[in-house]
Amino acid sequence: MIRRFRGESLHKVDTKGRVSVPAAFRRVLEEGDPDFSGGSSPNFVIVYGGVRGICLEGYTISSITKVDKLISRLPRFSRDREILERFINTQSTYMQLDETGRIVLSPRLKEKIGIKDEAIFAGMGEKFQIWEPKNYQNELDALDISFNSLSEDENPFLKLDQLQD
Amino acid sequence: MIRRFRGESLHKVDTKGRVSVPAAFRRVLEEGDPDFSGGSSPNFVIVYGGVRGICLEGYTISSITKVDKLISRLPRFSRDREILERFINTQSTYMQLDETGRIVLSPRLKEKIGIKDEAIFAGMGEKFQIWEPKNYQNELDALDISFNSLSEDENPFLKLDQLQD
DNA sequence: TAAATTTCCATGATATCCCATAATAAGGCA
DNA sequence: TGCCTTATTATGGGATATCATGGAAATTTA
Repeated sequence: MIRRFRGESLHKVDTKGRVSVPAAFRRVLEEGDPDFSGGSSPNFVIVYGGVRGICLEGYTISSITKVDKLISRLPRFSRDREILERFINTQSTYMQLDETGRIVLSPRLKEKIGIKDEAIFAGMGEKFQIWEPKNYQNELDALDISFNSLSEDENPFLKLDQLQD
Repeated sequence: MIRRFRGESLHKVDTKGRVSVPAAFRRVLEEGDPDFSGGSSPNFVIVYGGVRGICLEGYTISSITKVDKLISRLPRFSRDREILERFINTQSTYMQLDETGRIVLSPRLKEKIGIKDEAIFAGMGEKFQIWEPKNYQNELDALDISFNSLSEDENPFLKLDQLQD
C-alpha cells in the first residue's frame, strides 16, 4: 500500500518551537525517505513560500525529488526554471524528525504563518500542511463558500470522473 | 539522498570580507567535492559574471563540472562557446571554506554585487546565490509581480506537470 | 616593513540530543 | 464486555554540541 497524508490534528508548539508531527504522518515520511532505516529518523522538506505563503507544506524526499527532477529538465538559465527554483528550493528547507517524532519550527517559519503556540497539521495526499488554527478555520470556511457557489458543471467532484488516465 | 541547496539566510560580512556560509550549504559543498574528505574543507566555485551580474553564484565542483562539460560540447571556436566561457570560466574563481565554515569576499566581489556588511544566501538547487539584501528583496518583489501577471498557461508550476517523466 | 591575508582562539547564540512524565491508544485476558 | 497491562504518543526541561561572529596572532606579499 502506498500510504498518503490523511487527516488533521492539533498540536502544541513549545517555547523552543518544537511540535510533534502526527504519528500517522511519520509513517508516510519514513516510507518516502529512501535513506530511512529503522533506528534513524526520516528527512523531509518543508516549503514555506508556497503560492499563497499562508501555510507550510511538507513533502517526502521522494515526492520533492520528483519535482526537483522536473525542474532540472528546464533549460538551466531560463526564467521558468529560476522562478520554480525560487519557490521550491529557495523557499524551502530540509527537516528531520527527532527521536520523539518532533520538528522545530524556527522563529522565521512561525512568523511566516502566524503560529504562536498551536499548529494544525492537515493531510493532503502527497503533501501535508501546517496552519495557524484560526487561519485554518478561515480557509475551510472560504472553501465552503466558494464550493457552494459553484454551478453543477463546475463541481470538481463531477469533473473528476471525466478525466482520462 | 542527493542534497540540494535549499533555504535562504542572512549573514554578516565583517571588515575583512569574511562571511559564514550557511551550515546546510556546507554539507552540500562537501558532498559535491570529489576530493573532499573529513578533516579538510571543501572547494567550490563562485561565478561572478552571471547572466545578470547582480549576484554571485556558488557551484559545487561536481555541478560546475557538468556545466563545463555542456560548454565543451559547443564547437570549439564558436561565438556561443566563447561567450559562455567568458561568463562561466573567465568570470569565476575557486574558493575554499575555512575551518569555521567561512569564505572571504574580496573587495572586488563585494563591489560587484554591492555588498556592504550583510549578505543573503539563497539556495537554488544545484547552485546557490549571494545577494545584497536590498537587491534580493527587489528581486523577490519583481518575481512576485511577474509571477502574478502570468496567464494560466504561462504558469511554470502548471507547465511542470505537462513535462513527461 | 607596511599592508593584506590567513590561521588560531574565544564566546554568545542557536539548535540538537537525552532523559523524564503524563496522556492516549492498543492489546490481552478473564 | 469490562478491566488491567503494555506500547506508543505528546509534551516539557536540562545538558551538550554546533554555528555565527569577532578579535588577535602569525604568515605572506608587495
